Amino acid sequence: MHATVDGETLTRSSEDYLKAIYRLSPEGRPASTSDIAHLLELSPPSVSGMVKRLSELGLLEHVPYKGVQLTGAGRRVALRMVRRHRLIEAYLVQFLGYSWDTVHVEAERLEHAVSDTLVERMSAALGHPSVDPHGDPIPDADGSIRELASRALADISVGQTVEIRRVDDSDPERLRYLAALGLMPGVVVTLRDRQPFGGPVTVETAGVPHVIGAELAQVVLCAPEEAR
Amino acid sequence: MHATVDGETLTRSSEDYLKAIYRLSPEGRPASTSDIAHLLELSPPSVSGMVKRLSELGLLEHVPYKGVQLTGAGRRVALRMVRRHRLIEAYLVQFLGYSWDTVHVEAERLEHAVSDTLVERMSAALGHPSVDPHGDPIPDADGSIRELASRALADISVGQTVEIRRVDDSDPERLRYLAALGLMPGVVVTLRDRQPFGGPVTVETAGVPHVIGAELAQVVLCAPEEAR
DNA sequence: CCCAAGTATTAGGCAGACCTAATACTGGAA
DNA sequence: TTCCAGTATTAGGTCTGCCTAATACTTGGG
Repeated sequence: MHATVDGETLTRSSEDYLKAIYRLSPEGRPASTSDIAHLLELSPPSVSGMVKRLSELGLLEHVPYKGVQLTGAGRRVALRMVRRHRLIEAYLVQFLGYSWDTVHVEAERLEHAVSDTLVERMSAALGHPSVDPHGDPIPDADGSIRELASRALADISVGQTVEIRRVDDSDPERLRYLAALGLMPGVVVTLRDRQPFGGPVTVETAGVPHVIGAELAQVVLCAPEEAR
Repeated sequence: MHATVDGETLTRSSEDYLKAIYRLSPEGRPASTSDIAHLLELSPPSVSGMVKRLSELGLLEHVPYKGVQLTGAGRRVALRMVRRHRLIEAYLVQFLGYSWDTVHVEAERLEHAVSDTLVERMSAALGHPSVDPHGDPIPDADGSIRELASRALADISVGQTVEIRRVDDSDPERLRYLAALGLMPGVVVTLRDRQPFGGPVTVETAGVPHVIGAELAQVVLCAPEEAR
């Protein structure tokens, strides 16, 4: 079922808005109407309208012409959706042969349809994982989430050996490319070279060197091998 | 994704209507507005309205004041939904610990959200089953469905031994009761006694006799052990 | 053969969720 | 400080999908 507020069922759309606003306000800073519109591929007036409805439901606070912030209740719903999304992704990859570049689209629809029971059973079948296939942390059922500290591959010193922890999942094409190179969470890489002025970096994994552009190196997040 | 007609996506509601009409017209006999309304728990005018839209899409034929029949396209959509529903049920029971009385509700929402790809992967994971946990046949991906011949437990002769093939899944309470008695598809039972005038029947399974009412015996369908 | 009961449809409304066009605000540059 | 560019909101419209109330069929019994 959908999330509820005072026993009222939220629509798929509402859930998507709350998730989008959560994504756009990492530190609780207000999100702008047009950013939301852009992310959800809707017109700004549509967003204004929905924002009004959602703030009447107490899910967010809206200061006209200023921006939108989630309330506690709104953030709970958003985190619930994030949890669902990431667990579904993990489940589909683990048990149904999905690749990490195709799983996002499927999860995007399923997250609105699964029950809490199903989500928890998938979590149990996976052994209650803490991250999804892209390394994104999965919030607890109670809504707590732990972002793990990491640095972009682009910022690692030459010679250092690190473990890939997380990869931006917004572009399937990019994910496919990274998978082909074997650059995915859990893989240990050593930085062999970095060209100046935003030039390419050379990383070595399993003895094989790969040269990747600076832009790509920016979305591959790493941490020292030991920390977990 | 949802079923499409000429590239147009059908809504969840449309899919539910088509499935309901399929259920209500076993031999292609027209279904009445009020039967549809009753099954979907909607008002008759709502049904009239939707019927109009769906017949404009070429999914069904409507003779006002007479009834509604699926077209070929409409039946294809309906069978696709039935396939999804039953495969989802089978998957959830097999892999995620669902019981056959709780699985229906979950499948009812998921059937609108899963992609064809996911359905086929679930089918493959199950070894392409031909029936769901209640013994209902699963249509092929191409839309062909084979109803297996069976007789109600209420109509078996005393002394005969048969295999349970299928159980009506519309009442979770009843399913739970039958499961408690061990009366489920695949189980072999021998009819020991039947009281006249719609009285109870006594069946024996694994050496244990159970007395069940005539109404219940009517929805438990059986076939000779060998046929499959 | 006509009428009442039952069933179906039309009329008219409402909420959600979207759109485009028009208007209102805000903040920075001249 | 005024104006303009950009951003946000309001106005007004559409479509889906539901509702209730009113009207129109159909049909079996008298």
